[in-house]
Amino acid sequence: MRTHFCGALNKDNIGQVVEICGWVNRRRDHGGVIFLDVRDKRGIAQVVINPNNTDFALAERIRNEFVLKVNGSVIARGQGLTNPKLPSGEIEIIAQHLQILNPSKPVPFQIDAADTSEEIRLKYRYLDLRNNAMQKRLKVRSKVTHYMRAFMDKHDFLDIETPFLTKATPEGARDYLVPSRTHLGEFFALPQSPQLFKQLLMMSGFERYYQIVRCFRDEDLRADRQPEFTQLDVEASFMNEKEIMALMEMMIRGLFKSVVGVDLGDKFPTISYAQAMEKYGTDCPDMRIPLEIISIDELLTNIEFRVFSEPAQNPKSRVAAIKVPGGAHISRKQIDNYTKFVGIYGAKGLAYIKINKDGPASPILKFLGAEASQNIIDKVDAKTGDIIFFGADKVKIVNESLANLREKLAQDLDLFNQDWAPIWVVDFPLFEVNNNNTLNTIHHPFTAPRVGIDELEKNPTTALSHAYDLVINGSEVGGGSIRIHQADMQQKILKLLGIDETEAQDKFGFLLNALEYGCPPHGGMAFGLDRLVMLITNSTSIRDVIAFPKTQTAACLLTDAPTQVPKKILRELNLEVRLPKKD
RNA sequence: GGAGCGGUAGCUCAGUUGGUUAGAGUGCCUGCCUGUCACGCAGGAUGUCGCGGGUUCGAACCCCGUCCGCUCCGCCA
Repeated sequence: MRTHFCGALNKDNIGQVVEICGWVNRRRDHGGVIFLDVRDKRGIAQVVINPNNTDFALAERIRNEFVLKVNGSVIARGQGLTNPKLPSGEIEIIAQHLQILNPSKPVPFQIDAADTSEEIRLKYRYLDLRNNAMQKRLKVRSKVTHYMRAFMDKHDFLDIETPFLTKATPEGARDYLVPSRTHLGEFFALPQSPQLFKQLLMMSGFERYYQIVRCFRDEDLRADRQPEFTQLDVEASFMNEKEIMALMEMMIRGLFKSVVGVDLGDKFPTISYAQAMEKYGTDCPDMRIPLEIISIDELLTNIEFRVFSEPAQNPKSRVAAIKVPGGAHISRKQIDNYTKFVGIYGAKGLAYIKINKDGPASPILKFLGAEASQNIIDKVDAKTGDIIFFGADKVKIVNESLANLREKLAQDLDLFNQDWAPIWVVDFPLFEVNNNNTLNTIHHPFTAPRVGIDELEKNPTTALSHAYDLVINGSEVGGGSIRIHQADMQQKILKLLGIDETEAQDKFGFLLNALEYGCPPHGGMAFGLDRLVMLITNSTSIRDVIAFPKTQTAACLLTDAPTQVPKKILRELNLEVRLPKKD
């Protein structure tokens, strides 16, 4: 149907007779001569229709987004007529023959407009996807998945599909449910991840498995969270933590090099979970930011100022500081904004000390006293022109507010000192303690502890796990662990989680049974494909790297899903819809 | 469940202290135009001011409720 792509035409094609197909990006009708910018997946070329053309009358009817086939010869543009903004700007096509393959109604928004609201873009997603930025991002996504498949295949991993219609899991995120017609009153769940299936594949002896697979979690959405998202899911037998991490690191490094030409360096640094929480207040620190959180509890246990001394004395609380070099110029108004900002995370205030030329200045100086103030300034090594921010509260509140403040300060003051900063986070605790004193796994219930059963029994809360996360620029792009491969250990973990033997058999019986038939040591990792592509394409929203995403209320503006279904279909499933009463 | 921001022409937005006929740019339509590339010039058409109530002589504007979009908290093993 065509001989060339619009966007691929250049000086080399001068003199050739070509046939192109595409959409009218813009028309410029001069009455005598008509210019059409014709767009295909490769780009744009200018088509010229002269008044003596037999199809001139046809050309006058052409509007934006009409689909055309154009026959013509490629000529060099005259002097002063070139367009440096277009890769094809040195040439144009003198049309000989025009064909309208399909007209178009006036489109609701200009395809190349950058300011169309997201609501309109999502409603007409098929038009929005014609936009060059969206085309580019989805091309990157395709390149990423292609690289992953090639890498995994090269390293002897088998692509094996796992079920979408599967068993509801008691823990973790809310499941999406699918009613069963053949088992009335019973439901499938869509997988939150293929975790147990990939472990079973290890027990089946495949040794190396991967899958680029959709996962489903019925939780509230965020700028980087969709209810259905894609993972590169990986599992291997007879590989230890170090070996898996090294292989996955090789893949990520090669992927960045191959897809965007970025060199991530030879060896990613590693930080322990405890260190990450101490220095950055989060388990996914953005290492591009040269700011650290510094604990100052021990300087403040004996002062009068109870806002600081009480949390300093309480082991469940923390007093910590962030020093911002050169930050003393931050205005009172801006500090008020930051105070409001940390309030989101539960902080009751945001104390600060500015180091001015004439000495420290702060509303809390008189409460701290000269000695404590100086101790703090010495400890964080503050110089004239710096500002120190403080957090003093429960550990969780201090960590979350200062971690987020650190990132906000970096954005506002442009403190990033490198483009890419990958880091492995390791030595995660196995459990976290809930408010009601029950235990929750930090990774998932199948993660192997670093201790034996007896030690685990004695001190479950201090046990570390064989889990590891890969964080790039503060974004958790992947995580994994060595799994439990002994039935008794698996049973012990479930028990510690408050799942008794009956329930364990009911929910995980198939896994517990399988573990008893010669399960190899195994482990793996999963990467969030969407977040990885977000990073690589520098996108601020996960919706920008998904062709047909959901809105914040988990709806599709294009198809209008979800919708009610006919009563007849519900009857077949023996389901009845009861909406909450409204008063 | 909660906090914040937004919803006015096809699109992007303005709209003063509540005041009589709701605007701009762009797109669309018509006419003119042979070198533009966000073409230009002239003219024209286009409104459920998200929706429902209330206050008022009078509401795009104030109040209450509700829906939708975005960001965040909770939630996301």
